[in-house]
Amino acid sequence: MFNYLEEQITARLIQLGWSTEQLQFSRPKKIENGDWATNIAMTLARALKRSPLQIAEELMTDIDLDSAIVEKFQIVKPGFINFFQSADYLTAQLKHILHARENYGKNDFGAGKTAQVEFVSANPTGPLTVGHGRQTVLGDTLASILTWSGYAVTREYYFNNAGRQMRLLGESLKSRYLELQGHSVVLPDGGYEGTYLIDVARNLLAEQPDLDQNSAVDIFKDFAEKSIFSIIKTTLKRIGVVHDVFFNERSLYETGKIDEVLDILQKKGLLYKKDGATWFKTTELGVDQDRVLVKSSGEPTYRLPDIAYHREKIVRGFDLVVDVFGADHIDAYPDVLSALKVMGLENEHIKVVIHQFVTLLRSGEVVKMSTRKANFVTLDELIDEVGVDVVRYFYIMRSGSSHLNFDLDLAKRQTEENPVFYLQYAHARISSIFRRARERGLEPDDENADLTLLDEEFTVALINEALEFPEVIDHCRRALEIHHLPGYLFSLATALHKFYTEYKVIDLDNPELSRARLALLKAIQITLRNGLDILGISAPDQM
RNA sequence: GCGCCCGUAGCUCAGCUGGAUAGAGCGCUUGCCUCCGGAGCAAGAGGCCACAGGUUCGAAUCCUGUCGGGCGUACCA
Repeated sequence: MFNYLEEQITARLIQLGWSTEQLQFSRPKKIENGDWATNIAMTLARALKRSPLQIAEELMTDIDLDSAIVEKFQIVKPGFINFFQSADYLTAQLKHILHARENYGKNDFGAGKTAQVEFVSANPTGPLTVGHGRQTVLGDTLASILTWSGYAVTREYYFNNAGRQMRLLGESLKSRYLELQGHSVVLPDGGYEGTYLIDVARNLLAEQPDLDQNSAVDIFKDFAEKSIFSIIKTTLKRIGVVHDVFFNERSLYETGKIDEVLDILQKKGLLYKKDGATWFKTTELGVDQDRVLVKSSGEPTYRLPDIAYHREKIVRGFDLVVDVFGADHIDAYPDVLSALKVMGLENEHIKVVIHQFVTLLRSGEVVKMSTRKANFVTLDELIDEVGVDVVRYFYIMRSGSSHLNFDLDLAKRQTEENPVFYLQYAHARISSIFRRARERGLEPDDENADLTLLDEEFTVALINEALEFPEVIDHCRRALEIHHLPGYLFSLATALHKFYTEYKVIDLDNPELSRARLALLKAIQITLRNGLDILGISAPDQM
């Protein structure tokens, strides 16, 4: 309907010689204001120097709208033009849902295009924490939205298994290992204190009992990396996340990509040496201070491989690149993007999604988390407590740009009244009605149901709610924000529950109406299930 | 100091590119199960949308400033 109105009104505007630039439609909040509305008469008022009402009148005279789609329109006080959809349109759309089934809500915006979503990207120094969880679910769901928008999506995990932190990890493991052998040792300064390393050390001791004080740190480092990565991957799998590519930073060195970046920047005259380090003249790119790319020790800072990695993303030819970062990366990505730009690379298709941190509350108090200090709560522990469905929903129900208060006690205690169960209950309730209908000999028959019978108030409201699903998907894709989807599903469930309390679906005295309502419920269930599917939350038939 | 995010009901938060009487959940008060699952529905109380200016037909939304809170501002990642 939206597309149709846009076409028709645009044509009429052109006919009158008026600008189409500001044409937009919205769904009015109040049902008495119709199904779609435009404010074009008001936005044109200034340029045309006429009153909005006059403009609306002239615009809408002699316009010929298809009565199969638009039942009527109204011109209202300040200058809105409100459109009311026809009953035929409603039933046609309902049929569309029933036919589209598991594809309902998909669109072809990204058809033939590729997208890459980089998320999690935690280095293998410890198990994923509650903090990582937000990014994990955010990135995965975003990737699903892109898939539903037609893109061929690559989920990617970028990691670094070299450098100071990893060496520290190796040393920490070595201490734990020697400790198990009965030596009294102290953890290295700033080392990893987490008890998970004791388990890792135990495994290493079982596999290689002959290591000692003189064994190379690398042996421990490699074992730690392997073990911890296995822990991380198990957690990811558990929460329903599968990455297509694990990109090792080291490969950028091995293939000479790091040096290539340095060469290019050198030729552009953007590098200089100071105090034995190589500096990047970011001040010339509008940043307040220059940044170090290669430390005086010869080791690069994280910025250099980041630039090289993003250069690779461009070279690999993705049409859309989405980086999901925590707020602590806020300062790094402008440097990366501007570096790409000075290297002559197009970076408009790289979108950075920054999410704010998760504040973990335990007994009403803020828990400060640090992987090194080991006073963190792991994602696994959280899943143990409340389950995958609740965890996933909790992480994406809020906008990524606002801080998320994760109240552990509440999450554990409140499972009974959690919004997740509200959604799942709506789905299960429909399944239950289907079971009941079959018991009574009413076999759902979408094809032959007379959908024109569905004209009561709350029924129409429910159908309209379901019709918004594709718009919500589109909105999520445009904004790269997914919290609209759980919010939408919640109101869809509300409309369903309201419908349920208002009307009886199974009525053996009125099989025609029953069949129509069963078809409607089928469409609602399809919509709910598709939405939950995107969120990675199960849609149970009974609870 | 500078950069980014946030400030909306008692609490946690929605409010899409400016639109019509600012919404939801939780909590509180009160109704609704002889009937398809009450993990539900309905009603009520509760708001100077942090503050002050500006832009315009119209601002919670855009701009400027102020005040609060968070995260950065490393030769850590």
